[in-house]
Amino acid sequence: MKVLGYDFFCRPARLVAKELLGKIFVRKLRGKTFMGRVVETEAYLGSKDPASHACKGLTKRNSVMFGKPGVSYIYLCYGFHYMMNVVTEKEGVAGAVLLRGVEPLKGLGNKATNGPGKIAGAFKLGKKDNRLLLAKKNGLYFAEDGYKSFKIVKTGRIGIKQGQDLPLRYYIEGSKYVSKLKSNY
DNA sequence: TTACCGATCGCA
DNA sequence: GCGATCGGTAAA
Repeated sequence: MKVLGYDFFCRPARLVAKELLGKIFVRKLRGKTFMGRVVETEAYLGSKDPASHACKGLTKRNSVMFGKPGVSYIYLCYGFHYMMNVVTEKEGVAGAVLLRGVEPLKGLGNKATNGPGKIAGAFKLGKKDNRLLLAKKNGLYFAEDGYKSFKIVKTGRIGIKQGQDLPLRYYIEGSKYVSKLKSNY
């Protein structure tokens, strides 16, 4: 399996969000390996995107979104849930892709992974994992295994109050592991 | 230093 | 439908 690196993430967020579908998210921690197939993502942009943390310019929290692509951006939301993002775009341009749904492949038992908070929980991601370069040596990365027999659906984003109309959410049609939030699409 | 509130989830 | 509960951010 080929590990996705700098070149993959150094592109527009919407493109990375779309192409990350079907890829494998790998996390190694204390000898255990967690793996899941990405089935749902959302892109977050910079100043143009009212829902993005980066829309109001650079701050301490979102500075990683302006940094090097292929780095994790994990933060606590609502005081309970961590969200796993990957930084995209070249250095200096804000952009990230949020992982919203994953199909369990290995090491996840019966844990639900159909939602951003659940994914972080199942993969044991926390603030320690923020700003980590996604690479094999860090035990946190995405890999490509040639899986591509699926249909991609593009819709407005969900779970946010600003910029919902922007069609930046992508998911694999028919997957059981796409997140289900309120009146879904 | 304080007040506000959010890219959520699970239970009623 | 609602409450849980934390940390970043802006205002004072």
